[in-house]
Amino acid sequence: MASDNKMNLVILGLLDHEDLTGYDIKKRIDGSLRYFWKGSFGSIYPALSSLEESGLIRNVKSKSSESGREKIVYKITAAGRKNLLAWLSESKSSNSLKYETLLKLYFGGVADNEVSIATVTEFEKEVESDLAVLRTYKDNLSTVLDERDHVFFYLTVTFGIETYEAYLRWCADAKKILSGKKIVRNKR
Amino acid sequence: MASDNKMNLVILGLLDHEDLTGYDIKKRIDGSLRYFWKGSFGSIYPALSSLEESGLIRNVKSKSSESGREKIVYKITAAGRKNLLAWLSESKSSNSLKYETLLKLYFGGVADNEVSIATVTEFEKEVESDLAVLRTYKDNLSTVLDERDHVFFYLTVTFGIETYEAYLRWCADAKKILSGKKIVRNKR
DNA sequence: TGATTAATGTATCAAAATGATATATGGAGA
DNA sequence: TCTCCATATATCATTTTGATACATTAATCA
Repeated sequence: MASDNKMNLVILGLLDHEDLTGYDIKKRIDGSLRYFWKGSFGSIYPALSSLEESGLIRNVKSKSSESGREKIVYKITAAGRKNLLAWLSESKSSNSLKYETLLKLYFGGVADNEVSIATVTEFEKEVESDLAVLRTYKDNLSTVLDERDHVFFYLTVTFGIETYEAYLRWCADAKKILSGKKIVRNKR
Repeated sequence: MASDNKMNLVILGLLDHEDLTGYDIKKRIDGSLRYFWKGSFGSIYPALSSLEESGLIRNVKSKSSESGREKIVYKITAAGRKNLLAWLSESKSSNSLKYETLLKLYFGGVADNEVSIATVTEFEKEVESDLAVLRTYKDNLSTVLDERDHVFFYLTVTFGIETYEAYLRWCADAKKILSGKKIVRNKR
C-alpha cells in the first residue's frame, strides 16, 4: 500500500518497462519526467529499500563479472505491478504547484516595477528554452505514434507545449502592464 | 538570511500589508495564494517562531482584554521588510510543479485507456471549477485597478486564467486521443 | 434555554521530500 | 600520468506535508 510515498509510484512506473538502477531513475526523473515531476536521491534510495522490503521490487546485483563496476539493478515484481495498477485507478490526484515566480509577483508592490519585470523575464527565458526541447520531442514522436506506449508520452509532451505557450502569452502581457504600456481596465 | 525556508518569505510578504495570526496566514495561503502556492500549519508555526527569534517579525499578543479570545498577532519589522525586498530582487526562482495527473498518464500504458480518460476527466472538472472562481476575481478586480497593489493580484489571476484555459484545451484533445477518436500523426 | 455543530486558533508529530554533500570507480582525453 | 567528468550509492540537516490534538468562541436551531 505504501502509505503516502509518491516516489514509490514513480519507481514502480519506471521499472514497469525497464530495469533500472537508482542512478538511472534519477536520470529518468530529470529527463522525460522533468516537465511535470521532480525528485532527488534523498528520496529515491530510501524508497528503493522500502519497496524491496515489501516485495514490490527485487534487486539483481550485477556482479563486477568482468567489465563495468558493481551496481544494483532493480526489477518490478508481480505484486509491484498490481500496486501500480491500483494507484493508476485511484480517483484522487494531487497536483502540487509552487511557482516562486508568481509568489514574488504577488508581493511585487513592495519593490519597483523593474524588479517584477526582471522576475517575469527570467521566467520567460526558462520557459522558452524548455518549450524548444518539448517541440523537438513532439516532432520526433509523431513518426512513431503507432506504438501505444508512445501515445502516453505524447500526451505529456503536448500538455507541456500547450501550457508553456500560455505562459509565454502571459509573460508578454505582464511585461506590458508592468512597464505601463498597457492600461488594464474593464471593457464594460 | 533564513537559509532555504520559503514559508518565511510567504509570511513576510503577507505581513507586509497587514498584521496577521498564524491562522490568518493559513487562510491567505488557502485563499488568494492557492492557485500558485500552498503550505500547512506544520510549517507556518515553526516559521513564525524562527522569524520572531531573528527579529524579522514581532508579536503583539492581543490580551483577552474584554472581548474575543487570546491570539498572537504578528507584525513585520524594518529588518523583515529589508529581507523581503532582498528576496524579491533575487534572480533565481524555483518553480516546483508536481502533477500527479500527468504522472499517471505517463504510466497509463499499463492500464486500459478508460483509466486514463477518468484521470483526465477528474482533472478537467477541478480546473473548470477553479477557472470559474478566477474569472469572478478578474471581473471584480477590473473595477479597482487604479490602485497599484491590485495590479499584482491581477497578474496572478490572469496567469491562472491563461494556464487553466490551456489545461482545458489539452484535456479535450487528450480525451479524443485516448478514446481513439483522433489519429495522431505528423502532417508532413 | 440548552445542545450541537462550525469556525477560530495554537501546536505538534511521523513521514516524506529537498538540496547538498561525501565517497568512490571507470572512462576519455591531454 | 594526470585531470576531469559521468556513473553509482548513500546519508544528512532542514523543510514540508498531512494529520491530528486540543481548546475556545460563534452560529444554528430545536
